[in-house]
This record gives sequence, C-alpha cells and structure tokens, in this order.
Amino acid sequence: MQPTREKILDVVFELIYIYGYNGTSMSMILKECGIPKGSLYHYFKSKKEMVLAVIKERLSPRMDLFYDFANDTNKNSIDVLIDAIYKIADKEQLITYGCPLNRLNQEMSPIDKDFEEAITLIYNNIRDKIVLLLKNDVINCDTQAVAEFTIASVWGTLSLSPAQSSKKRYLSTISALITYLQSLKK
Amino acid sequence: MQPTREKILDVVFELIYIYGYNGTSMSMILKECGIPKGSLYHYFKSKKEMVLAVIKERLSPRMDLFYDFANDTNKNSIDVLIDAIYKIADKEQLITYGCPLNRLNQEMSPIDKDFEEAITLIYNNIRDKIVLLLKNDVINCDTQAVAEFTIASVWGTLSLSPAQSSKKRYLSTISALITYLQSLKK
DNA sequence: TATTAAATAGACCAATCAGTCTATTTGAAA
DNA sequence: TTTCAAATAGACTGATTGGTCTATTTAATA
Repeated sequence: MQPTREKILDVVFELIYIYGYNGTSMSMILKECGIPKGSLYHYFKSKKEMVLAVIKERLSPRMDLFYDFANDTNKNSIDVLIDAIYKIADKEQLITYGCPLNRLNQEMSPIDKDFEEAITLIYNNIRDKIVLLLKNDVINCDTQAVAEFTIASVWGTLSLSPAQSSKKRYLSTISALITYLQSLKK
Repeated sequence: MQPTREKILDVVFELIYIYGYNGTSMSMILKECGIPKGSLYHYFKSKKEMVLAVIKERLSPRMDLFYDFANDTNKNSIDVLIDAIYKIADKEQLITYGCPLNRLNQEMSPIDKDFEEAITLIYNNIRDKIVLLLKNDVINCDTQAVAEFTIASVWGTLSLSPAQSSKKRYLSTISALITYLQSLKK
C-alpha cells in the first residue's frame, strides 16, 4: 500500500488541479484519501504547507516530464521543441483542464508571495531548458523571449474554453506557433 | 451617488479579478461596498447569480474595449490587430494580473457549466471579431486558427509569473507574435 | 396626506472552514 | 517482552461561509 504522505500528495495534486486551491477543502481531501484528520496534520502543519509540498514534489516533476528534451544531437533542436509541443496533444487531462502550473499560478501568485516564488522557480526552470535547447540551432534572436513566447502560447492555447477543447483544436491553434518556430531555423 | 446594484457589480468585478470566485467571500464584498446584507440579496438571489451578472455586465463590456477594432479602412487589418496588442501593454492591471476573462475561465469553467457558457460566449465574440477583421488582408490560411492563436498567446503572455511581469517583458515576449502576424500579410 | 412597493438594515441560521487536542494503535528497536 | 516514538483516529473548537428572515426606512405615486 502507498505510504500515507505520498497518497495525500497525489490526491491533493489532482483535487487542486481541478477545483483550485480555494475550491478544495481539507474535508474533500480527507474523504478522497480515506484517512482521518489526525493523519494529515501529522504530515503537514497547514493546508498551505501541504500544497507548497505538492508544488515541489508533484507539480515540479510533472512539468519536467513535458519539457525534458531528449538530447538527440542528430536532430535540429527546433524539431525537438516542436515534438514536445505535439506530444502535449495526447495528454487528455492537459487538453481538458489546461496546464496545472499555469492554473495554480493564476489563482495564487497574485495573492501569495510563497506560492509565487515556488511557481516562478519551476517556470524559470522550464524556460531556461528551452533557451539552452535552442541556443545553437537558431538564427540570431532573443532566445529567452522566444522560449517565453513558446510557453505562453502553449499554455494560453490549453487554457481556451474547455467546452470546445479537443486534441484537434489544440493542434490547429498551435500550428501557428509551429510555423513561427520553423522560421527560426538557421 | 452610484446606484447600489451598479456599485456591487463594480466591487465584485474587482474582487474576483484579484482573489478569484472562491477566494472572494460575500462578507468581503459587503465590507468593500459598505452596504448591509439585505441590500445585496435584494438585488441578487445568490453569489453565483451575482457573479454571472458581473460577467455579462462588467467583464463582457471590458473585453469589448480591448478588441473593438477601429474600422479604419485605410489601414491594413493586420496592423489594426497589432495596434490592439500593443495597446494592452499600457494597461497596468492587465500586465500585473492577466486577463480577467482568462483567469475566471480557468478557475470556474471546468467545474461549472453556467460559468463556462457565459465565458465561452464572450470568448467566441472576440474570436469572431478578429476573424472578421482579418478576412480581407490576409494570405490564404485558417483565419479562425490564427485568431485563436493570437488570443491564446496574448492571454498566455499576460499570465506568466506576475513577479516578473512588466510592460517591457510583455512587449519582448509578444514580439514573436507580431513577427508571425506580419508574415501573414497579403 | 395616505398608500405601497422598493430598498435598507442587520440579527440570525445551519453548514462548513481550517486547525487543535487527547487518546489509542502500531511497529520497530532495545 | 518492554519501551517509545510514529502514526492513526476522530471529537471538538472558534471563525467564517452563503443564505434567510423580519423589521424598518425611503421615496414615488395615488
């Protein structure tokens, strides 16, 4: 059986992904975990500390998954980036609910410095990875701005009305980004 | 003095813009308005109905403001669109907190059909305006996808870590979009 | 001036919130 | 087998939640 603390982190990640921080109550978490209150507060001193742990131990690794570029030196790095953007289309949860980091960022960063710091750390990490990836294979341009724009447009696309969201729609919207990125090839 | 109902709509718009739906309590609203509970519930039967009214009567007109393109027939419509994107840079609140429609969308659409509908309506409106604008002056391409991508990348850019957000950063990130849009000119 | 509905006022409600506290159980080390 | 900290268990707390209810005031109309 999964250790209690790990179970809590998994459940909290999923719940705040869908319902947000303020939309997720401790009682929802306890019910979903099937544990008593004493257990939860044995591992985490408060709701905030718990969610900050979720950011570091669940959200951060999951974001790495999407932006951990295979260092295939044979392939043009622009194509590597484009592959990563295409791969997102197959993650149903991302298509339906958007980027979990972006969602939490919009809800919490404007009202809590600790959340902002933790989230910005992950964001900077992703951006720097893209900058590093692009470095060699790109025409002379502001690679940091390009990386930033790439992230912004992917997350922005994922955030558009869930009602109409689908893999097909993601791909057609994001094709403009692909065209743009292709134009940056050396 | 401003009529009570209008005052409530103004206050609620500002509060949920910053704190979100679940982060804004009725008591916060009453305190900020300086009115008793009886007055508020005289005009709105519930929190949800009140915020749906805010979407229709405050959020919707405000979004129109940003995407109401001057129909200057002398100007290339791509340039009209680019002007609108540049104009956003001067709205401090947008730079700091991001797009209010996008924020509310991410918080509420996945968990409430009524919010999703109301928000999607506004979104479709903006998209259609851009499609209509582009129609004539653009090379042969999927204008709906281009419109969608434009909105997604602007809102995505506005949502990036408030800690580092500034007019300068917005402009450097969005410059990639401008380059792309320029390339669509006939 | 009398009537009446709209608007204001705020006490009150049950439910839920995050969090505390004490008691018990578990399991590994001595 | 004894010891003892880690973990589980859940009753309980004060504050706050969204919402109801009755009473009073206001202002327009008859």
